[in-house]
Amino acid sequence: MLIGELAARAGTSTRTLRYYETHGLVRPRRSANGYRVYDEAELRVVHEIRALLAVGFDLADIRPFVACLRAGHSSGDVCPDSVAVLRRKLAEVDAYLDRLGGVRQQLREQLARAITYREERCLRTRRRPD
Amino acid sequence: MLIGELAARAGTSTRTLRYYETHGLVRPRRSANGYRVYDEAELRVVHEIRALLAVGFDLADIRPFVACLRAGHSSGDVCPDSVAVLRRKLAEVDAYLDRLGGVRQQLREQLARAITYREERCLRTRRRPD
DNA sequence: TGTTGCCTTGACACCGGCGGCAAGGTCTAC
DNA sequence: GTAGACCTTGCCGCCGGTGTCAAGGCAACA
Repeated sequence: MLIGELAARAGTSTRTLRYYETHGLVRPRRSANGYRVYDEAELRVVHEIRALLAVGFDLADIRPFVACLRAGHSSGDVCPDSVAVLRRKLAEVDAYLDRLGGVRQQLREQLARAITYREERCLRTRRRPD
Repeated sequence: MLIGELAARAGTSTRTLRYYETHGLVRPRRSANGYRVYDEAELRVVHEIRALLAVGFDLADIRPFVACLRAGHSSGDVCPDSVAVLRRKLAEVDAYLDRLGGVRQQLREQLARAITYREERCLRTRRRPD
């Protein structure tokens, strides 16, 4: 399978696949003319990468999952390094959820104050219109 | 007040103040020698900018708040455009909280599956150690 | 043999909020 | 007059995941 076919089947671009390669995530063989040649397993790898990216992982975080797949496991999740990343990411998400909850609270308060202010001004204006 | 003093008092850098200026958020006069000159009100403006940035706003979102302050209001929140931005941001934060909640759920499931897998493998290994 | 369509590497562009450096002007103090 | 502490504009770099273009090689079919 050449790069164009893999890109089409994985729903991404050749540019993206080459980028993953420079970051050590995808490892094609080379044919005699220098073309990248991928086997079927790489399709699975690319799907794993795309799925984790969609969740918010970056390429460095994804590396252990790919290594896990490549080590022959049916899922990229089950190796110790992957589990460590999952734990860390879960903690990050929890922390971010906390922070975002605070932001939400602050926004609601700002909004409430602003609207209160505008209502009060409206009432004053009615009593003494300009 | 020159740019260095404002930067120090606002807890930021001269580079940052010049950057805000290129984006139309801060408006210094110029002295005869070309130096930027800020009055006290600009300190308030810069504080508003920093506070909103810290919450996660970008500079474009912040513009109405600065305009509101500059229009003489004691708070940047109370003008219609600011309120509109607050509403939009609140909606964005809500949406992101939803999404992040989903991500968190997925991470927990992946983690649970991975750990279950490892425990099962561990039990098999005890029965038939390699 | 030419056209078409794939492939290769390399490099620039983007987004946002700056950091940091260079080359030069200005003001103050000694 | 000179040191040094300010100021000016302008430009490159960063991060991450691509899009996009250029210039060229290779394969297959008319």
